[in-house]
Amino acid sequence: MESQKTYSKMFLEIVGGLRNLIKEEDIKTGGKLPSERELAERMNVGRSTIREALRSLELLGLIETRRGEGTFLADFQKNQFVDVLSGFILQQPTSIRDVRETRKIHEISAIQKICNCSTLQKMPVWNGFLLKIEQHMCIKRIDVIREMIVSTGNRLSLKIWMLLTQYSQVPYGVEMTVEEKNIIRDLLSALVIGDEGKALTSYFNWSERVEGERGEE
Amino acid sequence: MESQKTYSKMFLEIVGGLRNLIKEEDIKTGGKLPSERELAERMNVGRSTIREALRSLELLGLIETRRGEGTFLADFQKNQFVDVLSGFILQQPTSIRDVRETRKIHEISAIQKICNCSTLQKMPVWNGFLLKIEQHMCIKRIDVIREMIVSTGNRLSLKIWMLLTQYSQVPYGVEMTVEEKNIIRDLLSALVIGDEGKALTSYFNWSERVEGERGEE
DNA sequence: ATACTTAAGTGGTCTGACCACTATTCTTTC
DNA sequence: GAAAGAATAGTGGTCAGACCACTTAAGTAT
Repeated sequence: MESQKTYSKMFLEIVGGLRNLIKEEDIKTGGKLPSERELAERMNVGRSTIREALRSLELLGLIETRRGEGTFLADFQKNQFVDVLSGFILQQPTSIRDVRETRKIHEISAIQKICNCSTLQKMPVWNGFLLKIEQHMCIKRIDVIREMIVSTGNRLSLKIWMLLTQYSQVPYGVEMTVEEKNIIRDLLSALVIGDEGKALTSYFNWSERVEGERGEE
Repeated sequence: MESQKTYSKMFLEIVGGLRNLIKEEDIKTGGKLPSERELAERMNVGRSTIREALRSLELLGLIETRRGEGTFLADFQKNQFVDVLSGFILQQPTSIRDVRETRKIHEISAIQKICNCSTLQKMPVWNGFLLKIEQHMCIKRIDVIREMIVSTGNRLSLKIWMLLTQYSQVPYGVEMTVEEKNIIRDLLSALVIGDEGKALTSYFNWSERVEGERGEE
């Protein structure tokens, strides 16, 4: 906490420091945190830095602030999801492998759901993608997958997936190559006729190719 | 934006304001946002307030800041994305339906993984459960499912599942009835021989029965 | 034309100062 | 003595100004 050496992202260290503080002082759900001024003094940083960290946690729903009263640990049940996910966001020890695998769980699930629901298969967006591929237009990797998860209508799954995507260190934001488009075309073609087996085969094929690009582990 | 009336949570309005700004000015992925000082002036608030909002979005991964350069829209997709995320940010209650469905996504995924991995099929815990059923011993619903997810070794998936379970209002903590045990026995029997189809059929059968108990929606 | 220096712009942080609100304490009053 | 009201201290909310470190671009000297 006393590192303070113009380290870029000091407020992120404060976020971590707050986690420790909550743990060490055993602050329970609904319990009160030290005041901003006290935190600033204890951590040897300015109050504004403390506030930036607190505001971030507030937006995540982890804490609750009441003017004139103080800052409190947020309601338990209500924000558990965010808590877990933010735990990973805060670089806690979780292997990239788990993050990746969990992301894929949600992707596969979406494919399966679409293949077993004729309403979802008929959505125009799939043929839209196929058309784009036909015309060699630009499509990013993330676009197709995201649209699949969006189509399932499960917003929670979507939220989790989005968070996982940004931390799985897979180059999802780039455009697809010609080879990839061919695979995705197969995937979409299988999708619209509900051929789950073929769709998943294409997915795994594509997934391996994408992950292979940056073979770090 | 000019409301500014000591309204508690001004920085939340800024978050919303930024979303509009991104949309209206059509700032693309990777595009540059106005500087903090300019934003402060345009929105008639102090720079520190702007920073609190920006830092929140940064922790969420929505934006990326580079000292000396500026603030950029993170590697995400357009307005659609920001809309969805900001929806959650604003504490929208996630529907029970989504929680349930997401929980099942993880459960199904675990079953599929076990059925496709002979190492997992050979784990003694499955026969242990079968033995307990045979001897009419007490087994809680949650025990079997949890063990399946534990066995996959994906700790992140396990954590998410545990939270969802706690939140999905399904009576997982109670003991299984005789009928349920029969279904679970089928499930486990299929599991240990890798019969994914049968295992899933049993799972869905069991799942419907359990959820039907408290037919709220 | 190239290399170096300078300046401007930007995020990162700190300080101090108010404001608005809450809870506590201390009066005043009965 | 007890209750009602007033002053006080503590807290989050916000702002303004000042540095610092870094990046980029413009300007200068070679």
